[in-house]
Amino acid sequence: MDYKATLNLPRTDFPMKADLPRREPEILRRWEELDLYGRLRVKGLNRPRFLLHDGPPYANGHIHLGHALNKILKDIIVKYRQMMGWDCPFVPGWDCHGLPIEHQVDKELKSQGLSLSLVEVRRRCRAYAERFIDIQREEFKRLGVLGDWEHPYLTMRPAYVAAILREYGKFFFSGAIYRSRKPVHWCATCLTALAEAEVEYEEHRTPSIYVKFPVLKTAWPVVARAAKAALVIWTTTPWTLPANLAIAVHPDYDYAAVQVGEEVLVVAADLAPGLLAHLGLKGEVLETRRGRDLEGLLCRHPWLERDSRVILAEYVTLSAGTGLVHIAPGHGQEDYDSGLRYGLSPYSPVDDHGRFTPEVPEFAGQNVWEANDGIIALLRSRGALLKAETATHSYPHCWRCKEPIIFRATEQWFISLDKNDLRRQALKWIDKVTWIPKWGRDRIYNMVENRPDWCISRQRAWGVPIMAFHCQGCGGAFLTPEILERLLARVAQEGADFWFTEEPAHLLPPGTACPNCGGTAFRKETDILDVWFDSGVSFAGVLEADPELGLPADLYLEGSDQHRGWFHSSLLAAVGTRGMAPYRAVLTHGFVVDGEGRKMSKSLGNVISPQEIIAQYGAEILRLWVTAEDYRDDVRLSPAILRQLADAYRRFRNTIRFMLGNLADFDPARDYVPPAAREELDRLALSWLAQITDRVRKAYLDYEFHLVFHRLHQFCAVELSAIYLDILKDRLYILKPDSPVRRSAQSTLLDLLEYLLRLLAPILSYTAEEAWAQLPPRPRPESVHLADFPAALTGFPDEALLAKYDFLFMVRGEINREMDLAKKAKVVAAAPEARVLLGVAAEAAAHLTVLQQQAPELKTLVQVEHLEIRPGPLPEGRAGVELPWLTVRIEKAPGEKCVRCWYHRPGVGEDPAHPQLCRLCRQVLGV
RNA sequence: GGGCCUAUAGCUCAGUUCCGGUCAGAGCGCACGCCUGAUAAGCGUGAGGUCGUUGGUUCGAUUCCAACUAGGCCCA
Repeated sequence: MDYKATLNLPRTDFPMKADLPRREPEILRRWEELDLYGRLRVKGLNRPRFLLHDGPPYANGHIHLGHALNKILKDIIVKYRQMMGWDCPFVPGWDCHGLPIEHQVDKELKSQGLSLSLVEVRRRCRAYAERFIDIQREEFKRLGVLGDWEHPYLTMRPAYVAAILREYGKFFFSGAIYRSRKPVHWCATCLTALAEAEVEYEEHRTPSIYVKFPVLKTAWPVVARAAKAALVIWTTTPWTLPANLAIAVHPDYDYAAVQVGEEVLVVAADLAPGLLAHLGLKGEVLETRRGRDLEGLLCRHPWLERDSRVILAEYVTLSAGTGLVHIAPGHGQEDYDSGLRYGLSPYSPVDDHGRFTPEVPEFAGQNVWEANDGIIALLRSRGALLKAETATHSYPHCWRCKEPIIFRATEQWFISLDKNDLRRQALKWIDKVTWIPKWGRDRIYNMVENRPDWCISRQRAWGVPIMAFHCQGCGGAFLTPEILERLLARVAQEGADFWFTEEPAHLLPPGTACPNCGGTAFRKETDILDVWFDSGVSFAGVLEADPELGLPADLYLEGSDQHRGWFHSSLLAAVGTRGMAPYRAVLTHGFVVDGEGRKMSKSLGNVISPQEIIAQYGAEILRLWVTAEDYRDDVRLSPAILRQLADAYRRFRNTIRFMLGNLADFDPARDYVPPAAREELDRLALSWLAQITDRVRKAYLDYEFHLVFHRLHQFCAVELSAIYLDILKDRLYILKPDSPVRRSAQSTLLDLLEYLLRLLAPILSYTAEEAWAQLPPRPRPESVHLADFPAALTGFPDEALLAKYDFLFMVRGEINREMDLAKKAKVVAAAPEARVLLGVAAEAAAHLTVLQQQAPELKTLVQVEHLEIRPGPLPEGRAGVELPWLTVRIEKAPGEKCVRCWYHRPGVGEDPAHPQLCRLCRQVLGV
């Protein structure tokens, strides 16, 4: 007879093979049909709000793993907070303006030989952004990220643009905005400023000259005493010499005064010998001095009626030149920074076409490149030239016309960090914000403390125009609240395109006069705003604008690069306009790197895309990855790590599947046994469940998701699969279906599942949902995401029970060790066929009593029918490893094996009708 | 070059955090077995680490300090 059919084996429709790439989209559809996000909003009414404000990704390209990491982390937080009782609206957004898109559009237009109007370019940029917003939206949704995807915020929407300009106006009217010159990359052919990304470096031949700056005044005696003394600089851009305002030395390098004929020349001491030889000079070092002691030394410009002062700069190197650097603050970034430090103006007497202005009478009107020769000749005639040669080196060129570019100071707009105390207030607010991890505080603090004023202007087309007017009469820029509001009324309706086409007379109210000089002729500002200003005011454009949201946000969550980016601009903008930080807490994650910890790059060929992972493994594996790794550091991903995660996923899935399978005949309404009335082992499992629930809740709240993963994974693998579920099989399979003891087990399985699925839902959102639908029917929300997070069951954990079993599991460990040897020696094939003999040494008499009392529990734990405990060591037994007072021996159990339950239990062979069954099995079958 | 960060078994992580001395752990993977009534599953046992390197403080450091190396982010 086939007794196997009489067992209660697991049955379930929950498949072992997940087939996630196919199944996930189905679940996604179910959520949409259910309007899960809308249902959550209803559920959240009257709950305390937890606001995670989405930082807008740039609407360009497909999403990469960094996006996936970021959005999944946000999704986990939104989901667990919602399940824990908060109301968590999540409004995703996109950053739409800016150079990368404009650059792409420019490239397309260029390849088509098109030259379009600004408004037409902007229209194409808008279409480009929209295209990628749609692409990214689908990709984010596919990750399982829940949010208001139908109503995201876009920084290019008219209402948002109006919000940007309103915040700009607040700065403007507070007097924090000023205009000043700052060097930018400039193409004199295309007549445009270039961003760093539009600059290509190519080999270029330039002059290379050594120039003397005569010393006027110094406290260095050997130099002061000399009849003639000069500092020697080296430059490859002679044309910047008319704008020279200083000479930089390194504070820690030594500089030598070298007697050369009648003259004393100053150069870096380490370079002196080589330089003299190169210049064809003979000389003798008189004395050396530290660079820092030269600060303030005064020189004369080689031909202009102007002084040039020695300043200190850390960026001076000895790798080329003389160790003394010619500084033209209007023609170089470092020069400019030094200029700011020393109060030098960014002087730049060069016009848009790259020609000298009349400020340089000798070369006025000449193109700077052509003027190089004249300048060299002038230096020679002045006796200031030590040597002129040519050099080839890497030099920036325009991406568009391929001509060499120049660095030139142009008028820019700035937000002052010190006007209105912005810097100090921002620093104060940094200390009121919770930074996770806490070193984030130091990082942003140092940046804000040391950063220069915020340059908010860009000479581009795709962005929010800086709305201001320039008086043709006095040249002053002006804007009034009335004028701005008038403009904003239009912007909010139609966007800002009109600014680019309409004349000032149409934009200004009739009769407008310059508040400064009364002039009535105006010019529009043509610059646009830095995109960091766009996203930096999202607290106004999104949080304040939506009554469902609000300011401040509870959390901003982005990669650690955003200490410089969005966290930074948002802080300055909010402190500057609201006098507060826009966030209560800021959480940062690291970057995605490969299995060796190296950054992913096309050149290294180690890039993995989320799309290929989703296609091969499913989004669930990506979510598991985000959870398993400690995101505070860099996050590694490699094919091997993915395989490991897939293994971990299978463990979760099979554990769930097994439990579901054993609930096939379970009707909660009819069969559920209250926890207190259950078998002891079931109550032990509930104690474990209570512990894990507690720990997992805490790990979620502490944002330590990797602990959530590890604890739940271990719980499934060890406490459930290896111990509880394994032991439970006998009870579940062998007994009568409606045996109270079996119902006790099933009730526990249901509890375990309902808890486990909810604890997993923020992470394995798809799988938890799939399994939730397979649970035995009982009143519960239609989606696991609509359920509340479980709290520990009352009465659990049972500490006494846990302590009792701690000891029993140690004994079980010793038995298992011996059982393994017994199986290998073919004494038994499986535990139910074994008889376990335990000997307890005389000195451990207390253990003997306990063991004898708890022998039934121990039998259950090691799944044997025959267990004997004897005083004194067993002569043929083996001593325990961890319990040396214990000796263990495994023998073949007496009697025959029952073919149904596989135990050597009494009664086999008694009944001629069922000679292969034990008494228990015959009882169960009623024969 | 500067600011901030990271470095524990093959992999992912605990832990030693503010008081340095049962803190060298877990899971996975791997190896060797068992089972075939979770079966492209399940169970048992076992082998793996001088806690990045080098110094210093200390009776004693993986844990404190410094330097270095490697890697990451942001600047320059």
